[in-house]
Amino acid sequence: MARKVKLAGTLATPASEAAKQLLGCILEREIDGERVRVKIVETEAYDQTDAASHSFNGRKPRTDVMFGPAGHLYVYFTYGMHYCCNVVVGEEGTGSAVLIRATEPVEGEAVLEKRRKGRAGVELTNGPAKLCQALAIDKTMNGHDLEKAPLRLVLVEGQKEIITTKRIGISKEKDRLWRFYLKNNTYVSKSRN
DNA sequence: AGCGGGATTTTCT
DNA sequence: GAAAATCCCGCTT
Repeated sequence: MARKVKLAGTLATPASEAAKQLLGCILEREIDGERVRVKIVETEAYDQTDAASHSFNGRKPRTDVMFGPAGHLYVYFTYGMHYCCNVVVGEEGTGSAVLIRATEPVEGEAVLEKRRKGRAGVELTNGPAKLCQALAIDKTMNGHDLEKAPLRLVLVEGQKEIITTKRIGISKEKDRLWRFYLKNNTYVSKSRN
């Protein structure tokens, strides 16, 4: 069951550990007065030692949030049209974050369908840019403290079967087994391994 | 079912 | 100037 825990302390672990912790956790979002909740089912880890990570080249304006305290949101814009969101993890100053790649709707599915016009079911949130569109996350949310409305992260503890694979869509550090997802969950973005 | 291209901004070389 | 932590559509097997 969900328990209230301090995010910053609990998530101050290496990115690959935090990425596994975040599976099964809940994101609570308020959109136009409606409450939406989704469960995190797929994540990827990134840190400063990793050439595929935005933080690899050091603390810059874009990556500043990644070097801040754990439990905040790092949002980046990519491919000229998409946003993706990460949970900042690790000790402050380490440039670590966990990319949220897929979620499963738990409450407020109608709101997600409206924002993902023309889509339903699995297609609502089974990809990093899709779930940002569905949950109305854009650059104005960059740096947001996930302890606070309108977007909270609720940590959930419990047993879960985790599959570990290579990350998706990167060209450097391809062999790191830093992608994690919940076994048999249909909301996981299929793609490659 | 699978491949290929377009959209279009930020960052790095 | 090119590539990028992506998605969607259209065309070909």
